[in-house]
Amino acid sequence: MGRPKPAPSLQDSAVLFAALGDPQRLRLVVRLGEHGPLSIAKLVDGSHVTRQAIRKHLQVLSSAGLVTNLKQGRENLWELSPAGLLPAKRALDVIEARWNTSLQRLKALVEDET
Amino acid sequence: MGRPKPAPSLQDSAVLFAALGDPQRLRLVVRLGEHGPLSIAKLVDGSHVTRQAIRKHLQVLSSAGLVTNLKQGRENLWELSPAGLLPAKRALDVIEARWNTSLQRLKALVEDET
DNA sequence: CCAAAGCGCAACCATCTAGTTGCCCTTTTG
DNA sequence: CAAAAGGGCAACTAGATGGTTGCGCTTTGG
Repeated sequence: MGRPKPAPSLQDSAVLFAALGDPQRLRLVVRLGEHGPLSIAKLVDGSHVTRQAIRKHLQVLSSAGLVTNLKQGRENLWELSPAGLLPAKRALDVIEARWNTSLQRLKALVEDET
Repeated sequence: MGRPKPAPSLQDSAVLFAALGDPQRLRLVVRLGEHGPLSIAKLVDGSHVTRQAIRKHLQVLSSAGLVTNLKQGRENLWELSPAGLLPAKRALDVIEARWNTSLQRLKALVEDET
């Protein structure tokens, strides 16, 4: 247990955010979140793009660690990966933490000059 | 007070995430967070790209509502906008909420079959 | 068994985008 | 005042990206 923790670099976070930075993919994430594991076919109707387009988006989401797939016979079910958005949230927290620190420095400065 | 609230659609979130979805921009955000308001010139050294590249990235970040700029004489200072990452965090929360709901449904199902 | 459902792979296309260079304008400063 | 600092605007380029079509493979079901 307690493996060292890869300490997610900004690069990784960028990949994550980039994956979320497309309306189509965002829609896929939402749909998968709401209606559980879905096959590509199911995802296609309800979306006005091709099966291949959907597939590519799923690949991107998969590379970002946001979804996983499970082949079942002729179907390939996709679902949100359990760890999911946590890395993204953590990245935002890290950035925001430094942010707030600097804002406090600024505030302190201002109040100092009163 | 209490303006209706535009209810940020997925589209808006996509723009936000897309803005964060680039390593260079992410670095800019971090630097601005750590070292307060900075001019483009300051941002340029410390980054191995052109002034114009930096400028474009700042435009993107600005369009996403992540940074604001303040012209001061011949300098143009950029800083993280106070509201900042909040919309992004909220978007993640919204998505994750539905996610967890579906995970609970799943869990309930599994436990039901025990 | 064979047609249809469900996908994967590959090639291709148009557009977006990150980055560059060149030019010119304004503000500071020696 | 003239040089230098800081930066905006425009045009351009190479590569990434979202999307498509075509083909062939496996699994399912009547």
